Amino acid sequence: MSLHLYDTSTRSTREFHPARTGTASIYVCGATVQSVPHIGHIRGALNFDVLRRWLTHLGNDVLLVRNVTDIEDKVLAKAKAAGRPWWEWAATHERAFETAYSELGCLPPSIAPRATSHVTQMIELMQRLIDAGHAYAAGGDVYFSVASFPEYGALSGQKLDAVQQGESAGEGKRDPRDFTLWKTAKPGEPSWSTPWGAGRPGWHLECSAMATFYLGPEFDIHGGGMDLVFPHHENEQAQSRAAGDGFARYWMHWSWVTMSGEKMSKSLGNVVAIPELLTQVRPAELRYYLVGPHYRSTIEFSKTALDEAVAAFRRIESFLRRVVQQTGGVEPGAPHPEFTAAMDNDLATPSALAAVHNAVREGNVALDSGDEVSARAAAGSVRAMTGLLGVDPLAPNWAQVAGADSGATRALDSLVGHLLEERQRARAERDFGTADMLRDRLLAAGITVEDTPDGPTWTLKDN
RNA sequence: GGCGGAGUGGCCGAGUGGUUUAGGCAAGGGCCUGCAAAGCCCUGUACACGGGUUCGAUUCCCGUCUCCGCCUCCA
Repeated sequence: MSLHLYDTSTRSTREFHPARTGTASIYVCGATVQSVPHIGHIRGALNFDVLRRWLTHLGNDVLLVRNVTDIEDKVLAKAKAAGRPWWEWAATHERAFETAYSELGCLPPSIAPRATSHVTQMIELMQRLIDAGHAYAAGGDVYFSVASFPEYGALSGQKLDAVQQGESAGEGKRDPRDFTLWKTAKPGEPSWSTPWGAGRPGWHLECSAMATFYLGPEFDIHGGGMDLVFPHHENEQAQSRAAGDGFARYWMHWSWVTMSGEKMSKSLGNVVAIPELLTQVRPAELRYYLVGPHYRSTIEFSKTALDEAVAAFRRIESFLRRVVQQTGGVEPGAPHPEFTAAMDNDLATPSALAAVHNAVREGNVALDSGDEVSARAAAGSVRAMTGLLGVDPLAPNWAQVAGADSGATRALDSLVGHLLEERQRARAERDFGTADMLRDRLLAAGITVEDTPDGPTWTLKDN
C-alpha cells in the first residue's frame, strides 16, 4: 500500500501523489506568537513533524514551511497591556515556541517565515486580485470580494448564503461577508506603506503570500488545526485561486487537545503549558503521549492518561536498555511491515505503536531465551519505528536535553558500581540483609537496582 | 439556523460486516527471582439507545439521546 492521506477538501482519504515525484512541499500554519505555547499548539507541530519524517522515510525530499504570525490584533493588544514594544512581545513568544518545538524533538522546518517580512509578497498578491476583479480597496482597507469567486466555500463545505455575518464589518465593505486582506493603519499602530495606504496585513493574506513565495503557486500539503478550516483556510484558498494559483493539493487538519471536554484555550483558562508539564514528565514521554492518538482524534488531557503513556514509553525504553546493556549498542534497522502499513494509512500512529509494542514483546522473549541475534534485530526495528515517530528513547536529542553523559554521570557510575560489587559479594554469601540494605540505600538516593542473569543494573529513578 | 466530529471492555485508545488478537495501563492467576524489579504466559468477552438492510452489524442506512467543534480571534 502506498501513502494515503485524509484530505479535508474532499472529505476522503486519497492516495498521495506529490506534484513532483520525489519531493513533498508542505506549508503548515504555525503559531500566532501572542502568548506561550500550550500542549494543543505543540500537538499540531508534532503531527506534522511525524508526517515530515514519514515522507522523508518514503524517499521524498521534503520542504516544510511553518509560518510565524507576528503581527495581529492580539499581539498588539497584549504588548500594549504589558507596556512592551509589539515586536519584542512577538519575538519573545516566538522563542518560547521554538524552545518547545525543539525540546519535544521537532526537526527544524526548512524555514519559519514571519508575516512582517513578507509585506512585499502580500502587496503583489493584492494587486493581482484587484486587477482580476476579486478584491477592492476602500479607504485604506483592502477586501476580498467573496461573491466574485463562485468556488468560495468549497474547502469547508460552507454555503455562502448560510454563512453568518462574518468578520466585523468594516466601513467600506461592499458585502458583509467579504474578508479583509489589508487593514488601514490606526494611530499608534505599526504600519507598512502600500499603493492603497499605510496599514498592516489581515490574517489570511500572509499565508497565501508566503506559501506561494517559498513553495510556488501550487504545492502539495497545507495543514493546520481543525479550527482553521473556516474561515482561515477557506479564505486562503479563495484568494490564491482567484489570483490564478493552484495552491494546496491536499489539506490536512489535526484535532484538539481538550480539558474537561472543552477545547483548550486561553480565554477559558484551561491551558497546560509546556514548561510546567516538563517538570513532571520527560520531553520524550510527553511527545509519546501527544503523538500516540490519531492526529484527527481529540485528546482529552488527563494526568492518568499521561501517566499511562509514560508507562508505555518506558516499556519500550527499558527493552532497548536491556538489549544494549546485555549485547552492546544497537543502530536503527528497518520498520516492520505492519508499522509501514499503519503509517501509510493516513498516519495511523495507534496501530503503528501497536506494531512497536509487538516488536518489543518479541524482543523481550528473544532476550529471555538468550537469542541475542533476534533480540538485537527487534531492538533495531524498534529504534527505527520509534525514530520515525520521533520517540526513539535512544535518540541523541533526548540525552542532550537530559544532560546525560557528563562527568557527573561517570562519577556516579563508579560509585554505584562499587556499592553493587559489595552487594554482589553479600548475595554470594547469602547475606541478604546486607544486600537489601545496600539496595534500599541506593533507592533512597534515587537509584533503582535490578538483578538480571548478567548481573545487577541500575537506573536513575526519573524525576 | 448552516456545516462537521464523537459516544468501544476498570481506564486510555485503534479497528472491522462474520470465521483471529488491536496496543498500552490497571486487576487477578502463573513462570522466573534469595526477595524484589523487569520480562514472559494465561484470564476478563466491550462497542450510547431504538428501528431497518443482511444468512449475519459494534462496523452499512434511518431516527433518538448525549457531548464537542466551526460559522468572530483561535492549533
